[in-house]
Amino acid sequence: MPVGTAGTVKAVHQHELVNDVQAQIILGNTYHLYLRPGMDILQQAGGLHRFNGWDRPILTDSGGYQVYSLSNNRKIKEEGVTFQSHIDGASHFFSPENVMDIQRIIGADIMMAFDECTPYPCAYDYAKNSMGLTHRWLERCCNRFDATQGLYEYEQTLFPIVQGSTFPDLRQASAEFIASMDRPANAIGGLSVGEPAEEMYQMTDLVCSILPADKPRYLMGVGTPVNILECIALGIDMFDCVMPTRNARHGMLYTSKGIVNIRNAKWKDDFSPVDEDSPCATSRFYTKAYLRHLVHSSEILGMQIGTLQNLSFYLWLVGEARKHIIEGDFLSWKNQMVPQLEQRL
RNA sequence: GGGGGCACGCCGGAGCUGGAGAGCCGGGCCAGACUGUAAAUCUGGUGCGUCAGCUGAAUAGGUUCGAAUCCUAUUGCCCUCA
Repeated sequence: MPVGTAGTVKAVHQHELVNDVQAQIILGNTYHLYLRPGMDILQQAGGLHRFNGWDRPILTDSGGYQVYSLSNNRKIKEEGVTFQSHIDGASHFFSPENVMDIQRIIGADIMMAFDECTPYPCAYDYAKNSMGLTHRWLERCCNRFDATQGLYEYEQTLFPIVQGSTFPDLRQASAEFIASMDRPANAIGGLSVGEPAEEMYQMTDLVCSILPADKPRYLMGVGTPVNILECIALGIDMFDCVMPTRNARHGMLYTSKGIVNIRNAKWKDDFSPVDEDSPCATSRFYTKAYLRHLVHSSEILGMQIGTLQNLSFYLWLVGEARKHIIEGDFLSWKNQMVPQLEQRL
């Protein structure tokens, strides 16, 4: 579906909706499960539980993204991937099997398959071979997962991951293979790695047309507020991304009126709230001028306030998306929101 | 009062046995980037200009083909002795 044009909102409508948008901090990294239509499906499947009194699920990634992001420090083989630590040079071996074991130990409600996230651009042959490897690793992940049990008093869920770079035939083949594994939910990886947004949307659209509509679809690594709304329209139920937190630390704030670079001189004497419409009391309390001062002073509090702003905004945004899905006017709402969200303030 | 040292651009530092520089390093400042997090990170810019150039190393002289650099005086600051 072309960006910003009307279309049908796909499978998300078919899901019943859960109450709370979920976010959980795991091992120092923040994972955000923004939109949860469909999470009830997970609960029905026995995949979502309370963990040690926490009322939010834990999601752990497998290290597949590090195969991509730490490409200078690793070697890929059929058996698995050897990483060299940037801290002490020690080597660490990740395999589909030990990654399942690790995620069992952590106790994540949602465990991710071990895959290779291909870079962009990517040669066709490389993407094809890599996809084959990811599929073989997936079978090994499933075998290990199915042969083991959770270490705690609840079940865990394994999400397989579609790859295939930006090649439609590979994406189709991968989506079909992933769907055939018949897991409670499915993930789409290998996108938002530098390709144009339009290409990301095309691949998402294609894959969503193949992954079953009655199971949550999780688009890994996406994205900007606009990306999220566009991909919800394509049928995505779950997202995670570093953008709200990393960009907050770097002074970029997302608000319902647009994007603010709080470092900019224009906010020096602006004593209006960081985001007067924010559901987050912190963002309504502190002023732009003060937040800018904190950031310029390298006060860690500036990063904290920015992070609260962005996370609360993202959660608000998907909460609104869910409301409008329920009310049946998601697309018109989305098309009205997108220009605002893109605006630089 | 004696002795010693220092002085440039928003700030600090270095360069100073003569071969300039609108230069170097760091900071600040002004912008930009960031998409399944190694990274509170990275990148660019930061005298004036009508884009030809112009001004410029505390101030004023001197030596020299040539001075940020050497000499003299002045001003200001720092250290030290009394």
